[in-house]
Amino acid sequence: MNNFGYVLDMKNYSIQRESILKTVQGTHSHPTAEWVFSKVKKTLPNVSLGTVYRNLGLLADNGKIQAIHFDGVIHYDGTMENHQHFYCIECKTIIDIHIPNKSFVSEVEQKTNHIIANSHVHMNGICKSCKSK
Amino acid sequence: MNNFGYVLDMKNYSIQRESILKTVQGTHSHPTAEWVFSKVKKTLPNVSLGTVYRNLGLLADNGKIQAIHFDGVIHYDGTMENHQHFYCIECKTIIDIHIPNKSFVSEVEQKTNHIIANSHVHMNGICKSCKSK
DNA sequence: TCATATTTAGGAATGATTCCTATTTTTATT
DNA sequence: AATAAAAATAGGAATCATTCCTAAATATGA
Repeated sequence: MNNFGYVLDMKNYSIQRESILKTVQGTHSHPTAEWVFSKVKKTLPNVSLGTVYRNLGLLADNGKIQAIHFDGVIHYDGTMENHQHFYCIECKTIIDIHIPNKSFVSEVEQKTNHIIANSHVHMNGICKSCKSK
Repeated sequence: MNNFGYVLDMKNYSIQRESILKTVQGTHSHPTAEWVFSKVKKTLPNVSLGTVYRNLGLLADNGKIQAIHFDGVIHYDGTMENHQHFYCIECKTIIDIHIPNKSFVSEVEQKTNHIIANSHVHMNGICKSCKSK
């Protein structure tokens, strides 16, 4: 058993995968594959973009990181705890919102009879600091 | 003034634009540009895909329809009233949820001091009818 | 009808992501 | 430590949704 406890297709350890995981976990900036690629390249200059994409996908599939789609681009998030996102249309920043939306989700489950596996609130607007300018 | 009351770049009437708007407004299936294209082509065989994309974008910018990003693909929604979306991972259907999430939004606004212009809840799970199989 | 502004058709270009394959690395076994 | 099988990688080609470009067509207002 490797030190990640991988399942499914992630059977072997690789330094690339470890670096990609650590890079996503080490930021709150909701990076794209391209950004992760540029970071990982600093310690592993020969890493390929395809490897970054493949591993980000695998890590998300295996519940190690989250994939969030923003305007047609995949962003990754190392925080697995359920939380929401606010996008500032002014400074183009994605801000984490750690406020639960549980009552809404259970209201929907109750009224619709669908099973909700996961949910995500995506908010757009003007952030606190842009507002005060 | 044309019969749509367009603003911004939508200055002139065109039969293509009208057909595209009516097509989106005439379904609850959250269509993609490609789907709208195939529908519009039935009455306007020479319509081009670029025209469909351009008009869907303009109509969304002008508040006539909504653009929703699902897994990196833009879907359009003719219902402008605020509502949420549930995606069934079994039958791959997008289902409208007409339950307001207002209290959550105002809680976030109050606690964070951001201005929330709009918000959207994206839920994934298994729908009622798939559940009962 | 005329002059101007707007829109279109058609196709090329873009950009994020996925796919392909020969080579390299990891792992399990001896 | 040597070896064979399995898994992962590098590098680049392919894909696919979307945007951009331009000459021709259409709509508008006078």
